[in-house]
Amino acid sequence: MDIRQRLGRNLRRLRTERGWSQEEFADRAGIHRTYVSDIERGARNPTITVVEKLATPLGTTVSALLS
Amino acid sequence: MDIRQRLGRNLRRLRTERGWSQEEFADRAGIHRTYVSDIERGARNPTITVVEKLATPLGTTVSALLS
DNA sequence: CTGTGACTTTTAGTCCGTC
DNA sequence: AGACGGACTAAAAGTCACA
Repeated sequence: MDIRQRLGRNLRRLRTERGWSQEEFADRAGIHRTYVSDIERGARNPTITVVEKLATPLGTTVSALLS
Repeated sequence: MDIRQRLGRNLRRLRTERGWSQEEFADRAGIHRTYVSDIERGARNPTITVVEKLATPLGTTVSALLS
């Protein structure tokens, strides 16, 4: 499966597990809410620094998000 | 340590372990020679699809490169 | 063989909305 | 609550000449 889709699925799963909306999570991660939506749908190709920003508020690792 | 520097160090280590020059590796990865140089020095912030291109010829994973 | 500055094209990433 | 579009700015992708 495409790495962007793997990231999207992992992100959505971990975010919803925490009961956060996309907007609430975006604020915690310091990125824009529409960008979170795009990433979860596998429609974007983020940089490694963005993936790190996603991992931090989730308390997970970059590797876990991309696996 | 910065994720870009971790990627750079891991990439350089794995590449040299295989006895490849930057140029030879770049050809295998389908990436430009100077771009590989930049990544190894932590001077770039690549996207996840680029990291995937790096991992493939090394026979390793994106996670390993970013860890 | 590798580093680096300069460069153009492409896309990452933001912000405004509407459905 | 989230999908999605348009327009925009910042930065990545990708290449080259030369040290």
